Amino acid sequence: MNYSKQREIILKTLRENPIHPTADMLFALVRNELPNVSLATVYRNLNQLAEQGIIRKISALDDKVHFDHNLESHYHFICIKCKKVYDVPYDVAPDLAKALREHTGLEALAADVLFKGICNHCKH
Amino acid sequence: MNYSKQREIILKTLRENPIHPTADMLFALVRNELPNVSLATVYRNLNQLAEQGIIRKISALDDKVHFDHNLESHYHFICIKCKKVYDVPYDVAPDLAKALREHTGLEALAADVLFKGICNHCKH
DNA sequence: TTCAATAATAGTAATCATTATCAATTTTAT
DNA sequence: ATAAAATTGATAATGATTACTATTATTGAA
Repeated sequence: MNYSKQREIILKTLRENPIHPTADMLFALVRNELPNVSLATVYRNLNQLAEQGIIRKISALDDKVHFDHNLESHYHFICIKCKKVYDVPYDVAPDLAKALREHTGLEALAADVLFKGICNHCKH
Repeated sequence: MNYSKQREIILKTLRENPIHPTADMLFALVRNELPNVSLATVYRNLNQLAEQGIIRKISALDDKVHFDHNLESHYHFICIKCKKVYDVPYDVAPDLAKALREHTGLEALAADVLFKGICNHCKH
């Protein structure tokens, strides 16, 4: 993977906007700094960064893929009204892989938890 | 929701094929019984049945949406090699909504868990 | 530094799952 | 039996993502 200014800025932008953005949200943000950047470049680099384990892809929130700069183990809560994605600490459901192994014998490489509900902000 | 033969057969086919099929997998299966059924009809009915709570939609397995006839609380394991989806019993991670509430104050309407790994069948 | 090989980019076309549209058919309640 | 409402099949449209391609940038060696 060679250096590219586009990739650097895409990664920086994701880290500065820890709102679990989608590719097109990042595209809009990155365009402020790189007006000629291409949407394809944003997708290409996000996928590369995720493959290298530098960022994480989150699926199943809604229909789009979101991206997460936070590599620590944690889960997510999506508000079904405002669609905002909140981090949920790992302690809410620790050792899921171990529980899976003990119950089923299956070995998990990853365990994702997704909560859906209405956030406190949207409740009023 | 009026009766329709198509919907009846789509539901029956899903129940007889508890392999968490996608819409196009079901389309292929249903065509054996209803050669003129339309793919749009399959999508329309699966969405209606899911809205009524008669079946469940599963996202985030891969890029397609899968359907599940099993309404009991349970989770899923997808094999990253063969893409088969296995059921994981609820006991592996019970009371997640309660844990979420106690840790964060958020109220979850749903809690999905998805494990990824290599199934025992693909390990050899 | 120069230069050829390799990788990345912008722009855009293509893909693929899903949804929308609509005229024709089926269901349902009277 | 029949009119209103729901459903269907066929297909067009949509929207997110990926593929393609000519051009530009990066890299490592001479």
